[in-house]
Order: sequence, then C-alpha cells, then structure tokens
Amino acid sequence: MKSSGSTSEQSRIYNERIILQLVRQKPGLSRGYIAQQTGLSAQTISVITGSLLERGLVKVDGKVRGRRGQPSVQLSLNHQGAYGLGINVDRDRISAVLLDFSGHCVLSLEKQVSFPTEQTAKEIALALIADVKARLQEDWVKVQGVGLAKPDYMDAWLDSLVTDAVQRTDLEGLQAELTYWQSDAFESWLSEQTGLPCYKENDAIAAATSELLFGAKTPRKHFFYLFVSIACGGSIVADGECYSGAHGKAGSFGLLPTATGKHGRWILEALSISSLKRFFAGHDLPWPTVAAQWQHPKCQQLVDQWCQEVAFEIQPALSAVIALYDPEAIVIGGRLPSSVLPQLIDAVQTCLAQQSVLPVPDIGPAYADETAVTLGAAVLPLYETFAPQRELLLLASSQTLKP
Amino acid sequence: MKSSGSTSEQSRIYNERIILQLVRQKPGLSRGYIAQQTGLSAQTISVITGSLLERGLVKVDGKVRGRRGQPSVQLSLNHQGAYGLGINVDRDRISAVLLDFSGHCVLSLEKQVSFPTEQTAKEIALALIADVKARLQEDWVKVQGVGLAKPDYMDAWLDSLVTDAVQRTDLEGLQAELTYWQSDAFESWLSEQTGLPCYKENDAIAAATSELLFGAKTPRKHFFYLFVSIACGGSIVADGECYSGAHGKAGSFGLLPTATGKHGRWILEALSISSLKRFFAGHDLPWPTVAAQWQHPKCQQLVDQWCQEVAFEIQPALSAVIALYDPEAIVIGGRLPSSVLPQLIDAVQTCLAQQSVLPVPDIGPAYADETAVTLGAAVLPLYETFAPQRELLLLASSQTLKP
DNA sequence: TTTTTACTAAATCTAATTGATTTAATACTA
DNA sequence: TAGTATTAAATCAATTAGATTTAGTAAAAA
Repeated sequence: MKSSGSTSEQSRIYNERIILQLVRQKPGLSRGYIAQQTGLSAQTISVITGSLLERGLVKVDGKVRGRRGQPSVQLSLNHQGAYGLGINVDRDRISAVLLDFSGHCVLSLEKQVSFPTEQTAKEIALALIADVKARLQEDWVKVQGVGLAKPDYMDAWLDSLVTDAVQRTDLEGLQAELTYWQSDAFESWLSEQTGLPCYKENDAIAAATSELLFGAKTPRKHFFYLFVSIACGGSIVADGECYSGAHGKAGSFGLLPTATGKHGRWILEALSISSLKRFFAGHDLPWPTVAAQWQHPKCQQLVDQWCQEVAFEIQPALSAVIALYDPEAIVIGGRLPSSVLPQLIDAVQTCLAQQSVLPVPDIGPAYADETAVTLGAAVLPLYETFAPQRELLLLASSQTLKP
Repeated sequence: MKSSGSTSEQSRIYNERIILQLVRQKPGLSRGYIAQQTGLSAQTISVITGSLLERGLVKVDGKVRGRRGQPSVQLSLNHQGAYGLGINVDRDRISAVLLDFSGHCVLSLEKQVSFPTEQTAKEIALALIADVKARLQEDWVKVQGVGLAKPDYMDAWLDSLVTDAVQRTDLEGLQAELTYWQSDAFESWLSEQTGLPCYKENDAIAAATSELLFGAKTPRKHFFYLFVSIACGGSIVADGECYSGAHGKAGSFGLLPTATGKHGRWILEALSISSLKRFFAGHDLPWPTVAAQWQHPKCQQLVDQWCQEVAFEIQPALSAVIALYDPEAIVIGGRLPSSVLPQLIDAVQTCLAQQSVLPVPDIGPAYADETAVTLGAAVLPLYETFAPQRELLLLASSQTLKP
C-alpha cells in the first residue's frame, strides 16, 4: 500500500479539470468568473485557459458587450475537442456509441441479441471502430479511450430474466458461454484493437457516471442512482464521485430481498424490464412495440398497477439506502420506457412517504433516457481523463517500490 | 457552490500529513523510506521532516547501525507534540478525556447519569478543562481542539433504552429537556470556554474516526463500523475516510428494521446494551458489576443466547450493508463489555455465513475497547488537524464570492 | 581504501500569486 | 458631440512556494 504525496504538476492537472468542469456546466463563462469560482488568481486562469484553448479543449464563443469595461471573452467547451467510445453489453442487446466532448452522440450502433456472445460483441465493436475511424479521420487521436459497461452477473438468473429473442433451452450451455463476461478478456481485446486505454464498469456505475458528467448544471454531490434495465442495480454517488466499494460491487441494490416475493425473491427480478414484460404476459397484453401504444388506457392501467406493486416490493430496500447513505436524492434511470419511468417515480414517492420513518429525499428521473448506459460507457474515458477526481491528487503517481 | 482549485501550499500541508500518518503507523522510519513510500524526493522529505521536528510533532529515536553506509535516523511521533480534548455525552454517562498525539490517554473523567442534562455536561467539561490546564501548563497551546461525540437522537426511544439510574417517570418533561442536545449550543459553549475549535460528530462516526487514526498499522480503506452502545449505530468508511452523507446522518444502522421484532422493532433497540440489560432482567439474572462475573457459566450461556438471537435479528440489515457498500470488513466496536464482544462476533459470523448470498467480509473487533467513543471524541480535533483528508486539497479555500 | 548508504545544500523547475499595465468598453461632462 | 473619466477584462513581469535534480559530505561496513 502506498500513500502518495502531491506535487505541483498534479495540482495543475487538477486545476485544469476544475476549469473544464465549470466551463462544461456553464458554457460562455469569462476568465474572471472562473477565477472567482475556483478561488484561483486571474493570472492563473489566464495561463490555464490559454493552454486549454491551444489544445482545442475549449473555444472562444464571442464577447459580452453592454457592461462597462472591456468586454469579457466567453469560453465554452469545444465539442470536437475530445471523444469517448463506449460499448454496452446487456442481456438483450449490444450497443455502441461515439460521444463528443459535450456529450453529443456522433455515431451509434445497436444489435438485439438473446444473451450476448463474445463473437457478436466483437462484431459490433469492430464495426464501431471502423465507422469512427472513417468519420473522424485525423481526429481519431482525440479519442480518449474505450468504455465498457456490462452487468455484474451476466451468467445468473437466466431463467427469470426475459429477453425478446427466441427462447433458449440449453440454459447450462448458455451459462457456460456467458462466463466469458466474468473475465476481462473483452477489455483487453478492445484495448488491443484500438490502441487505446479501456475502462470497465458495471452498467449502473456507468450510467451514474454519465449523470455526474452531463447530468445537471449544478450536479448533486450525494445521490443514489437506481438503475433499471433487463435486471436492476444501483450506484452510490458520495461527495461527487461514484463509490465502487472494496471489490467494485458497491450499490448492488438488485441483490436486496423484496418485501413480499411476489415478483421474484430479489429486487433485480422485481424491478426490471423483465419483470414488466412478465407482468404484461401474465395479463395477456402484448408488449408495446411503438411508443404510442404505451398511451393506451389498458396499458397505462397495467403499468400503473405494476409500478405500485413494485414500489411496495422495493420500499424496505430503499429505506435501507436512505438510512445507510443519507442521500440528497434518489435518481431513477436506465432502460425503462420513457412513459413508464414517471409512473414508477410517482409510485415510489407515494409508497416511501407512507412507509418511511426517516425524511424522504428527492426522487426524480435521470437526465439521460433509455440510452443512459451506452452513453455512460462512452463517458467513462472522458470522465477518467477530464473530470476532477480525488485520485488525481491523492494517488496520482504509480511508481513501483523497491522490494 | 464552489469548486476550489489547488495550490502548492495545500500540497505541502497534505504532504506533511501524509508523512505524519506514515510515522504514526510505523514508528522509527528513516527519511529514505518515507521518500520511497510517498513517492516524493528525498530532499522534500528532508525539508518537511525538518519542519516537523522543529515544530515538535516528530522526534528522533536513534540511529540504525549494522547495515552498510551511514546509519539511518529513526523518526517517530512526538507523543507530547499535540493533544486532543474529547467529551462523549451518552444516555447513561458523560465522559471526557485528554489524548496525546500518539493516542495515549493522559487524563480521564466520567460521571454516570440517567440521560444527560446540560448542567451535568458543563460541569464535567469545566472540570476537564481545569484539569488539563493544570496538567499541561504552557503546553496548553498544543491542544488542537475539543471533540464532542453524542448520539444522533438523544431524545427518542426513552422508554426502551434502559439506563442504570433511578427510573424517570416524567418522560415528556425529560424529552423536552433532552432536545437541548439537538441544537449545537453545547459545541458553541465549549468553543467559547476553551478558545479552541470544537468538532462534533455522532458517536458512531467518532468511534470510527479513532479506528482510522489509531486502528491498525495498515488501516483498511473500506469498512463498516458497527457501533454498539446504549443504542447502536454505524459508520461507513469509504476510501479511508468516514462518509457522513448529505446531512451527516449516514450509517444509521440502528434505524433499519429487525428480522423478527422480538427484541424491538428497530435494530438500535435489539443490538444494544439496553437490549442486553433487558434480556438479563427478563431472565432474572443480575447485571454483572465486576468483570469476573461475566465468566460465570449461567451468565456466559445467557450472553450466548442473546448474541445468537440478536445476530439473527440484524442479519438482513448486515446483508444490506454488504450488498450496498461492498466493504472489506465489518468492524464491531462500542461499549459492549469486552467479554461479550467476541461472542457477538462469533454469532454474527456464523449467522451471516449461513444466510448471506454474497461473500461475507471479515468480521472483527475494533481496536479500542469500551472507551472507543470518548477516545473517538478526543481524536476528532487531532484527525481534523493532522490526517490527510480529501477536503484539504479539494475544498481548502473558503473565500466568499461576489454576489 | 573502497563501497555503500543516508542525508543535505544549492541550483533549477513548475506553477501560483501579486502588482502594474494594456485594452476596450461605458458613463459623465463641457 | 467630443473629450475625459471610470470601470472591467486580461495580460505582462516579477516574486514566491514548493518539489526535483545534481552534486556533494558524512558515516559505517567490506
């Protein structure tokens, strides 16, 4: 174990990132305002923004006239200053995106699967890499890395986690094949193919990271991200950073028990798209394939019923989160259809207000829609390279020690 | 909201603290070894240790001969280099200590009460301050501050939290009196009386902080501190720091529901000294007043039964902690009699091993005995002044902004 | 005596601060 | 309306703090 000291170079990098963060949150800032906000001197800001401009990470928008004195120069993020590549491997699909520095999606690929194979994932990845190289040309060097987001336990609960594709019967064989995703072979392969660093997180942490980088003008520092996909999970944001625990498995909300067990013993079986699909099937209603179908009264009513039942199922677990983490807010995101999410939030709010002994924090939707995870994957390299993280200052040097 | 930049002065303070931490954990280190461990240059270490020696925070132990080359100088913490004053207000007693820089208790006071009044607390505090000033003389200036540790909800559960003193009948009047402890009036008063900064935390966080500063040669970075006193609580240590949540209430383990409700609805009623006392009373066994009495077979057997029942009660809550927080270890400490603690740990280990779906982390006792809280209170000012905290670098400057 | 190790002094480098200066706009005034 | 004052933004130049590099010295074992 090493407790690293801090040098001026690390401070500089940190200060650069603090400035980038400010400019990202409020485009069009003047150097003077940045100086105020950071507590650094105007001269320092002048030097650092000069460097950021030179490196193309920041651009000049224009000048603000109308006030006394010299007009201030408005600085903004240069959208084309950096890119992040992201791949999300989920139980029912593999998707990939290229994200620019401002979080805008430049390229996007997706393929439906019933539990992903190594081969399908590699095909998607190769297609993405080829597309990106063709699109960016010499700007390829601005790609900061590849992010990979996948569920923590791809090879578990195969029978209860429904996917759309043809029913597989050879569950044991499938499970064996899926253990591929327990290794880090795919990360290594990605890194090799691209020549770029590869960052891996579980889907919940990836989604929460995108919330941190792009979520709000004044992001919350303490929240719990409740992530709903084919299964579900969670991520704890503490002091403005995702906390991943001693073994990278923190926030495993899905592994808490449900209140009644009606929708499955574990929350990941109850609060999930699988659960909702089973619920539709159990009530003989076809799964909507077009957005408008969600508005149908029968559909609305069924969704409402499901939301209320599930809210009740997860209430004790959410109460535990509130008692243990004392969050400012609970943010719900993931891959639920955008028309279902508000109903779920309503139901959870109502249920918690009735049952909780502790004050209930804000409960609201994540900023990103169903694309949150894939986007989150692409955010990982950008976050790693440009967000002001604690590690930067505390554990930056990584020299090995004498024996 | 302010995102502060980082300057070289902050780096220096941080590096000083990193060095102090190393020297605290492994007394007798050479400058060269410190340089290796921190990744800083030998010269930097020379300068900083020079300053620490001059300020009396570090002392020279001797020289190591026997190896080739010039013998290395052994540096250690100067025990008399700094002091911390601590007061613990609990439901059944008020206690206070003066701690030296190495964590050794210099002075200690205690008074039994049945729920503490403002007046009793002030008496104890004044006595402590007088004693300390008499003892330290001109070294009074080395006292870094006053720490106050108290339960989060002093005025709740009055009926179920047993104390030793005479039964109070006027519960409503008592409760009104106890709301004093919800304010920060006592902190302000302490600060005024001593002219020193006052640091307040709840008892669980204070105990965990002492574990962080004095707990181990190579302290764990991720653990859950389960704190058992008249009631119980918890504290989450993440990345080597106590996490206190958005409103300072994180880790409220006691507010999670029990499995069966047999020992009370909330964990703080079941896993607590109160619960154990009620259990003894319910089985017509007198509460041991001498340490040896705990060894009596009848007593042992009763304690064992209680431990097993309580372990079962808290098992779901501990599983939630493991799933949500993914800790390296669960550390149990607080004010349980030292003979009861190992039995409780055994019971919890056994119960979790049987019930948990996730791998069970290490479960072990805290380093500090029943004095953990009071000690923890006294640690707060030392921790604040000398531990390398994240805040130091990230939020050090606190200038106010223009409107 | 040679080699090795521990440590330090002086010079250098990086980055932030301070104070003066330049630039460009609005506000005031004759 | 022209000219001057005022204000604000930004930069230049000099200074300061702190870490690193380089070149030593001191002390002990081989």
